[in-house]
Amino acid sequence: MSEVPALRANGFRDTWCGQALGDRVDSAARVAGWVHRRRDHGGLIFIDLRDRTGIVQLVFHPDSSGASFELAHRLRAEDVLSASGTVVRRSPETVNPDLPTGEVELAVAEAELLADAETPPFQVEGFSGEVGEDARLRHRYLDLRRSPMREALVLRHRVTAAMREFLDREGFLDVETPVLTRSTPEGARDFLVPSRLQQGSFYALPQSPQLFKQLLMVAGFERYYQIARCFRDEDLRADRQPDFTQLDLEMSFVGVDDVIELNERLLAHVFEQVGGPAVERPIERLAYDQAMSRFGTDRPDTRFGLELVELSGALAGTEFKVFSGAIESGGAVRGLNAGRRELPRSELDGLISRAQELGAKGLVWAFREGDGWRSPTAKFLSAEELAELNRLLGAREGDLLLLVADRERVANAVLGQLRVELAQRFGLIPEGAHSLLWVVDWPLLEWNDDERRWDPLHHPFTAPAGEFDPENPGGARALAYDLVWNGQEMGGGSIRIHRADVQQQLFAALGIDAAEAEARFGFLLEALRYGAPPHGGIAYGLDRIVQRLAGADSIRDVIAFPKTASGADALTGAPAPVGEMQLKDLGIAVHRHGLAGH
RNA sequence: GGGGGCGUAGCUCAGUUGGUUAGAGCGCCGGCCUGUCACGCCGGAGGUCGCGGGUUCGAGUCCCGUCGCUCCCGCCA
Repeated sequence: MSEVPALRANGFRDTWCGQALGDRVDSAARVAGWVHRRRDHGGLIFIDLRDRTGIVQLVFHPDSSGASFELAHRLRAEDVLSASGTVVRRSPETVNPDLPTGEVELAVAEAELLADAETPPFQVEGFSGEVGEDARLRHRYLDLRRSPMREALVLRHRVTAAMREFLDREGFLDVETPVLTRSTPEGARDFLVPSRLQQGSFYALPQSPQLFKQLLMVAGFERYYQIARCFRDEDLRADRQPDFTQLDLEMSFVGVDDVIELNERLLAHVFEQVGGPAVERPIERLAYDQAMSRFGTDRPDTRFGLELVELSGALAGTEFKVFSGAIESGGAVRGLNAGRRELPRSELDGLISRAQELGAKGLVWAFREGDGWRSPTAKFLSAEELAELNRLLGAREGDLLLLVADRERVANAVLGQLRVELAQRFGLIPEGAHSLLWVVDWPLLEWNDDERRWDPLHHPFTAPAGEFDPENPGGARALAYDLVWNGQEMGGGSIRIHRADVQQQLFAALGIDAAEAEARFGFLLEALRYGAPPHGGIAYGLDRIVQRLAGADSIRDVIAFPKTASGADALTGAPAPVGEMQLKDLGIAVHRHGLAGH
């Protein structure tokens, strides 16, 4: 924790426990907090008292502490105490160098028990290993007393404070947008809220404030931001919660470079304020196509090599049906060189399983041996093919080579993911390294084979680069950009469509006909007809940014009250059944086997 | 929806091939202790082995089901 906030003295305390107090030696002080630890020597009792700022040692003497000596004997962990006495400099041999306040202690004259505490279900400042997450979440208010959680939430505050400070200085206005709204279709499932006044109709909780911030641009606010709670009813992950927080911002009269330039300064400021990694400006930009071909993903981690290699050309005439089949059906053979590794057969089999789990039909592994391969696949390939593959992959003796033959998209996705997992496993990521980059030049649309239609890669309000050609939707590029930090997407944004006719063209390309567009987005199309400025912006996953800055494994560790993997709040028990009366008010009928509308 | 891991004392975990009375550390309770700071020493309490069923002479251990937590795939920026 950095600074100790100013404190106005009252009957409970006149200073913080974490204050060094060197300037108050021999004078009176009063502190309040929780009993962190008690060391009862019979004739002398030490209490470590903890508040938000830190710990100070209280000393109770039988002679000078009066009745409070008896009280100190009865104190237990997490009791709440106010104590007054004299600040005393410790003798040199009793100084505790591990404690910021370790040169002094409070010789207690009087103490008052403000609240006693039951024995906590886990040690608040334990030292015997990590506590299970169940227990922590069920008693989150105790978990939050522990320093890692407290520090994480302090960091989170400092991040948002730095964001607000920067954006305020740059002329951004913090405007709130509704939580009860109509769904903005970004692909995810909506959380729905039944309307009592219009029974049978539902609000949706926002997946993002996307449309409202565009309307604010039409309204002439020019620069908007909001630290906005967003909701998506999808399965959880270590980096995904059903409700989460975005830093959302939007600007008018800007192009891609303007938005990126401002955001680079924003990031540099925030990271600098909280002691994050230095941001070198300009931040590297990587084209989407490059990201996919070199790293197999749209969020590459460039802290290490193991780049993917295109091998189809070398295998054009191969006899090996796994390879030739993939190439002939329009797919590709791609590979990576994992370096010189000794892996037992069982682990190679594990790689194959993982590749299959990720969607590949299989995985070819090989070790370069002489001019050829040691591999079950070697016998299917000619000496020329093996030599060429070795050359393309830069294989040296003993190097482990991994190849996937599939549709290009699958081959990329599988090898891209294996690349990351292998780097972690082999320790290829340099300590302290970080990779921050923009992925730019995105395709505007991608073909959805299941639904036989074009889907937006970002969302349907993203502006195309140049004129949109409805005859060639797949060729359109988007004025979009994602910020990727160490292989994780931290934020994404775009320049938006600000012309109603272009927006209508896009809806049409997405298979949304005029009537449906009018029904769902009529308010947006209408707004765009009343003088919409060119505009664009970005949204960051605040939880992810703080997680990364905190070095936490999960965004749950930087959220005060997160949900468990089943979407439950272990503390309050949400979601929970509600009474019949409540449902009746909403016009939701209760049937024996559950709920139904009417 | 699917796959993996885990579930034993308040917490973290051990528990052999299925075998007698289920253990450890921390915490908790009691006693002693005037310089500790992970205080120390002595003693003690504490268990529906997640839950339900099955196999067996016998189940913490094996089988089936189920619930919870977690990681991953699908899904989701």
